[in-house]
Amino acid sequence: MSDPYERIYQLVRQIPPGKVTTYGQLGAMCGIADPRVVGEAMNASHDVPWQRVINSRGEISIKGASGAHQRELLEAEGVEFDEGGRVDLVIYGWVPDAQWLQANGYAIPPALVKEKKARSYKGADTDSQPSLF
DNA sequence: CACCTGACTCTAT
DNA sequence: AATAGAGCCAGGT
Repeated sequence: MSDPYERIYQLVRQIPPGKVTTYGQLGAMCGIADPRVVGEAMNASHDVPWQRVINSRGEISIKGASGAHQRELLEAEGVEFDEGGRVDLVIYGWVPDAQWLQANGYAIPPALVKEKKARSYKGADTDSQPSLF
């Protein structure tokens, strides 16, 4: 699998319904430094659950109608948005299986949890976040 | 080949 | 909380 995009797609397919991850984390696991590239990969694909990829603040990054569509798809999977249109990554953030990642040649994200407190969720207890490792 | 654009993210105001 | 700037890199023009 030399095509970098294909590596991203393979990873995105691992995200279960009702869960989300971020461009940055996806890139980190694939060894792609620029999250923008991941965004572009999503933009180019039509056969992966692209709706489960959002930005590090838990918001949908797509502007326009497609963004609204993405939210609908996620809500249909049970993902909830707050008043600010944000998803609580602590609750809905996908925690990839470390063994699977390693077995498939992906890097282990140094801090999955960093996205967690990334941007405040009122009431979120940052001391009891699930750790990836 | 040069330049622009962006489904990004951090840090610093 | 909102805004700005830098870093980032593949694609399109």
